Amino acid sequence: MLPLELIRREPDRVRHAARLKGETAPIDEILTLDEEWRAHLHKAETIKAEQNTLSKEFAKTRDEALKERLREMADRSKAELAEAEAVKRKLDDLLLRVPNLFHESVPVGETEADNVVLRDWGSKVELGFAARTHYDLGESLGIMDFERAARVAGSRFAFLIGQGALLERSLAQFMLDVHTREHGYTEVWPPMLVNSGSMTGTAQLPKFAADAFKVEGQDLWLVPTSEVPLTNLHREEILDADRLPLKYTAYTPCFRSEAGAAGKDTRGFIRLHQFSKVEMVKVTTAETSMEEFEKLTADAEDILQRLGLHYQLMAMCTGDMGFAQYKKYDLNAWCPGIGRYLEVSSCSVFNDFQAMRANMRYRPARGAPPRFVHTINGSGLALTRTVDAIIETFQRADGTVTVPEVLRPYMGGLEIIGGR
RNA sequence: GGGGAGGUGGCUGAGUGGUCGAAAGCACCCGCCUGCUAAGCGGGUAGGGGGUGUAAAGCUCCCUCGAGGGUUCGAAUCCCUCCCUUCCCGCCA
Repeated sequence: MLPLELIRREPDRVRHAARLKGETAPIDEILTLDEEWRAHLHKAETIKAEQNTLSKEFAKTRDEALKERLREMADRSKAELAEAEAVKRKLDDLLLRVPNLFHESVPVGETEADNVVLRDWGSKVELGFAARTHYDLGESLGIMDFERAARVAGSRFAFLIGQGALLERSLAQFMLDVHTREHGYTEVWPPMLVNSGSMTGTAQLPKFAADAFKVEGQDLWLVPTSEVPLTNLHREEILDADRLPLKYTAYTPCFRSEAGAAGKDTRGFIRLHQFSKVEMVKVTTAETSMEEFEKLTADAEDILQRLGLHYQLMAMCTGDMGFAQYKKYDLNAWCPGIGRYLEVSSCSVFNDFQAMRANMRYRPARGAPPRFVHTINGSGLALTRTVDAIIETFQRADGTVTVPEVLRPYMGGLEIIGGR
């Protein structure tokens, strides 16, 4: 969230940023409630201060008239405080609904069409025959099954079977190995259900509850991304500066209701209620966050390059960026079968937006007051869609698929999926 | 799931109604002392918020001893609910 102080001082700046992001921000209500809150609080504290002084006096004098007066003061200060707290609760809820600002380098725009290609690595593969889709190939190879998944779970679920499941697992292991051994991340096995506090910390709540799955009757949510447990790992902590930046990576399933995506991407292994992802999260300082964000993006790109997949690095425009992000890049991998680029990674820097929500701070130096950390995350990569890109890019005329060399050691030396 | 114990500052840990945001120790920081180090001596070191300062500093007040509520003029301390930790039993991948 944004500091209340900033909204007080520069409401127009916040309004403007929200507008360009295509979001709404209840700034006027916030300003009104802010004044109300402080008025009540001030009154409550004034009474309380006098009360505290007189109470000490009573301890000595045991004067009954004073006791009566104190009793009455206690009632008044409590009532005032309750009033202040009620207003503050409303205020806090609204604050959680104010979108983040954005970095000056973010292109201003409204839709996907206004995003900017920053890098274009490799080129569209020349197959020399008509490209088939991953779901067509997957089904005929017997490594993907959507029909049975629909029966077992419902639409937007899938089975990976045999070498398909092996491919997914090998990809996960390959990515984790690269990130931990070469990029300096610490592997984490996080909780895959989290509470509302964590969901609020990373800004899935309160605005986007409809996008996630909640466990019935309990304060537990299925993680929509391991960004949630990883970023919240140090929630409510004051970290030592010399520990930063923290770099975590995790391989987890992700669960999303896809509530707003009815009718979109219904075919194939693209938009599922459950997919898996290797995630990277960094916790750092204001001074280094933009640089660490670029590096994290490069870590994701490295995976695509090693796999030999053509991709584009897109700078998201203000309107396509999202509520919480300060700056965001997407990595889109080319899929010749479906004939379009699929988002296989999304890397974002949040500044202190998440840190304020999660109350995550660090101490710059001994004795210095704590400051909010900056958080960064990105997929490195989304496994399901990477599977798609691999199948479509490395398909062969006979419907089998060449395994990228870097994955072969993880697949028992397998060179061709569906080969014999 | 049943029963017991417990949650206090960076850590250990005292504190059962006011003199307690909190003893003592450790750790850390700043001085002094010492040829250096260690020891010793003195001082300092929680977080959040309001008011007042252009801002920082400062001054001042309020809140916080797992969370929330209650009793009381007054709560770390008494009562209730919840959460978490831990031990024993049961169950279990």
